[in-house]
Amino acid sequence: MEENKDKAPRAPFGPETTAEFAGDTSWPHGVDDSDGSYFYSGDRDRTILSEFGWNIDPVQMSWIGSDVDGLWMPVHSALTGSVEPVDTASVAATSSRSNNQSVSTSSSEDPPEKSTVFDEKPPPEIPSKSKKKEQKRIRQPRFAFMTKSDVDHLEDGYRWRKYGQKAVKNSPFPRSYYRCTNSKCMVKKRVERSSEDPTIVITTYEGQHCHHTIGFSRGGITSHESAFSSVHLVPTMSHIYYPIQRPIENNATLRSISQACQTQDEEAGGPNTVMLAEELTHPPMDEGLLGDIVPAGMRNR
DNA sequence: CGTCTTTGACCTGCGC
DNA sequence: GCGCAGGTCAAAGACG
Repeated sequence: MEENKDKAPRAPFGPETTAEFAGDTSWPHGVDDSDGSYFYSGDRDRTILSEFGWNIDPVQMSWIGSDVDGLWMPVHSALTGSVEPVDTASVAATSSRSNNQSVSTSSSEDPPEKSTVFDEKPPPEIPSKSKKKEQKRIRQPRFAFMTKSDVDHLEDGYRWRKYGQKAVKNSPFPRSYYRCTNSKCMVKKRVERSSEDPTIVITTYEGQHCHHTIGFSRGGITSHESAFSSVHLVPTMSHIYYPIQRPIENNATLRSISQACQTQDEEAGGPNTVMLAEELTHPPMDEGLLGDIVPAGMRNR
């Protein structure tokens, strides 16, 4: 819970974003061996971004926070507002908890809280109990972002069904749980307000959509830029940092996810045009798990 | 009538 | 083992 503050990767904020995110600004560029994660910036941004299908100039992006199989990905500055540092006191607690309890699979392992460096592959042997858990819940890639908004549920082009709401400890604001209405899509989303700044909405997406947004189908929008504009994502970010853990493996994981989604599309007889890049372009930004997503520096403010 | 929200109960994992 | 907190389920009601 609270320990997470100390163990979580530190904010990869550069000079430009230091003020923006306040708090701990010591997240270094380069390697951070302490937790097996390392961060890239500069020229490698573009390379890595393109690796994951983001055709966006890193320099134009604001790092917010996300996690894909322990991978930190850039998240777009959100839909309607400016990106703010996440108040993650409560969220961190949430995430640390959920991180620990949800059994990771090859497709989702959070940054190890201990110094444990990621293994090349998922644990080959899983205790029966854990195995059971794994069957129950598989961690999906997560993306989180914050927006300043009066409305909790931001329009992102997808349809969501609310399936739960819980009071959050140490926060006067409840957390809402949403699921994508697409029966084949397992993407979930959590929405809550920052306890410190009620104007900030913290949204966390978990999983990746294996279908187009409802708003895209008619226009046949396929490009990233179009997608962004359709969901009002603002590609006016100032900087991007993203610590990456085992990028190769993670990339493979993403591809497998993408393939899985494509398979679903095929089975559904729908268009089989969902590409990894596209999925990542309008990412299922996931939050509640912000604890693992948001760097320590963003938590303690 | 179908879809969505609300909300209390239940389940699960973790810390003590 | 117990209590706490997060996450999910599902029945009931609201809404268009």
